[in-house]
Amino acid sequence: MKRPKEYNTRQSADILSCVISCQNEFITAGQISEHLKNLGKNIGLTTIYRHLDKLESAGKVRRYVIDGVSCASYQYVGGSGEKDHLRLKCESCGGLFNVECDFADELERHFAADHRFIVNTDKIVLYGKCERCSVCA
Amino acid sequence: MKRPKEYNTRQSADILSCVISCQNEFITAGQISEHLKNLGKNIGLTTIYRHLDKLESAGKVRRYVIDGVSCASYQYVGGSGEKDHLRLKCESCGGLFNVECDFADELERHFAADHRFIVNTDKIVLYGKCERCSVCA
DNA sequence: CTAGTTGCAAAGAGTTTGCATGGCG
DNA sequence: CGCCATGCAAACTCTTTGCAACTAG
Repeated sequence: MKRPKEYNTRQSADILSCVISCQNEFITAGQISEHLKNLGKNIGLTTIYRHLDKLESAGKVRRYVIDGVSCASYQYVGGSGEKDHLRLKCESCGGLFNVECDFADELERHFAADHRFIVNTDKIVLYGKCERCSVCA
Repeated sequence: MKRPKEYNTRQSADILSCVISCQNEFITAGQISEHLKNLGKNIGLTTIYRHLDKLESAGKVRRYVIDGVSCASYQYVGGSGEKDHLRLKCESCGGLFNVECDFADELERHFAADHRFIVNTDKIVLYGKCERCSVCA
């Protein structure tokens, strides 16, 4: 139950600032690698994956497996107390949108009351068609 | 736009009856392979994937990418007109439950009205904690 | 016969692990 | 210095593709 102390390294700082700068975006390990490469900072993919795991355990980052995206997407959500977002994924254009919405609370209540299931609203991803795509369809 | 005619083969029949027999269950390509192997019917994984693709295009099967399951899950949903189900995935026990619920309609209305997003209710998967796990927690 | 089907082998894509080296504290 | 961190290469898992042999109609 004891956790090993962690060192502050160039890599851990770079990775953290990268995910923070992409807040409200979804980013993959590979994209982080490229972002950093563009800044002249080459960090091994292995290291990125390992730090994302740690950040996820620490609750600073969330990991999503999204249909239609071949690899895992990560999102920085700050340390805590972040306002819940719902994620909407457009199946036509591939866009991924965050919406803040009180409906999440309603949804949570419904499933708790009627289905005895405690929904983790942090992880909700809904699929469908965004405004632009439904107009052009 | 023309579709090639399809042959009826032993494999296509076996795969279809396998997914039908697992109705209301989620099953992976590998599991189908094992099920069939237990029946003395060895079918190449490649073939299974190809038929699942066809069945999905035909609307007979749905494909889900579920967090915590390393590979795609499939579910038979019949030809058409199936009642929508919501899927609830328990993050504690790993259980995956189908619930029939009118809340899906409400959800669809809300996002259409307030967010101009047409939710595909067929694909909803909610994560959280099932009754048993929240009691024992 | 002809065109769709099968399944092995191999390629791919994303992620994880092993291990020797590097660097924080 | 001890121990964690790093990153390359290799292993792994799931899925797709290439291709020659096969078979339903």
